[in-house]
Amino acid sequence: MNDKFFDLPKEKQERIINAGFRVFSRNSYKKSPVQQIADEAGISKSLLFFYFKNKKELFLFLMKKVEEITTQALLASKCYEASNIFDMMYLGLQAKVGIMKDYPDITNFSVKAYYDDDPDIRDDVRKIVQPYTQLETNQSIPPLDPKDFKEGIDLRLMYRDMYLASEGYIWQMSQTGVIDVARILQEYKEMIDFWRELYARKENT
Amino acid sequence: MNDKFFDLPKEKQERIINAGFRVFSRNSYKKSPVQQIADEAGISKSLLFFYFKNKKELFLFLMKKVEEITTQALLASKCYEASNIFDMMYLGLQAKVGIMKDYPDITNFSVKAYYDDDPDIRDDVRKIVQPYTQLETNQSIPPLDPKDFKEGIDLRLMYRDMYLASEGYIWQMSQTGVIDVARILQEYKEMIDFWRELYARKENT
DNA sequence: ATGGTATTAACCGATTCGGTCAATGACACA
DNA sequence: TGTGTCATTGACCGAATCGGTTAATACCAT
Repeated sequence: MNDKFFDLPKEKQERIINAGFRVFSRNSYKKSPVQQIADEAGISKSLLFFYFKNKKELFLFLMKKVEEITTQALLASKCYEASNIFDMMYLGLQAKVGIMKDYPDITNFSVKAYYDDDPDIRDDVRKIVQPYTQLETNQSIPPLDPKDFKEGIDLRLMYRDMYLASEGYIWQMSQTGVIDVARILQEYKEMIDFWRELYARKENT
Repeated sequence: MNDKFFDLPKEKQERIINAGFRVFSRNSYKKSPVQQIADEAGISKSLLFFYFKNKKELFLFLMKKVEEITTQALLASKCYEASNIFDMMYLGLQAKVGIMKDYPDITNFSVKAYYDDDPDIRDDVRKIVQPYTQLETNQSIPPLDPKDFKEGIDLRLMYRDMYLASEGYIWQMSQTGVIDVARILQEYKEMIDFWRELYARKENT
């Protein structure tokens, strides 16, 4: 790709990136016209081909951009340093909501790209996604110390409950399109506090 | 449309319907080729145009089919007659899983169709979906009697928790594609029993 | 004016699309 | 075997769309 892309004003770069996320998230790779990306970015198709030598390069650039954005945001959120599972989940979702405010279609884009089996891109996508797959805040249960929680709670099911509800949250958000960060975070905080009250052991010395 | 479609063996009808769900769920209406639907259904494009006079008619037929399938399945599940919220949610999800076994792409299809704003179909889609939108097992909280649940539980948040987790469940399912009904229902039953233990008042006379 | 850079309109060959239609296959009955 | 009926298809069409190129233009500092 042409490095002059990075000399563009940040705002224009992001307009192009978001246009790419948006168009590629609505159709498969093959069925996503470069022309439409250019239109939504407010530039000409020729200019897009000036910065990216072809459609594939643009697509893979966006793919890598997803990885960069998410890893950086999760790191900055300090969710990995949280002292308990509730803060951890809140910070994690806070980071994701922040991302989706700046890049509303990034979630749908990455899901779509991941499952696209077009031979033109399939292998390259796998290669980019692979190291990133394991790291992600995942369905795998983090280490939980039973003495932090009320007695008799099945920690496996507790975590599954919270994990699935969070996924449901993000999914709803990615569908409706409207992302009111403040409202969403306040609602999610209610949810987290509800869980904390429900699950956490209080009489902690 | 040509009524002879309904004279076809049920299995062939369903093959065509599922092919339609699948193709239309992966791309927008405009970008979904009729040829591909015919291929996945194992028939010729000409035959598809024999049963449906054009692409739009086929699409709207599928749209109505979604409504028919879901309302009928939810009714048959008797989830509306359940005596408590836990049974109700279980029966509801059981019905949806059953649907997704027979029609793996129906969820993604209906979501995609709902948000497709192609002027060729937009208005007709709204017209079909409208009466169906209100009925659906929704985010709106069903009437819950506080004396059925443990004291101090915020019923609004309790329901939101369960609702979102269920949505998360369905979303995960619709993505992975593999639908192992038995395993999923057993896992969900675990989840429901966990909630019942957590939320329901036990010392019921 | 001049020179360099960012940006575009116009264009191209190839492909794909929705839709049509004449031809073929399958099967029943004579 | 001949014939009629009906389901099904291959081949085709004009129009539209696609990715990508290129020569020309707009912009701006000197």
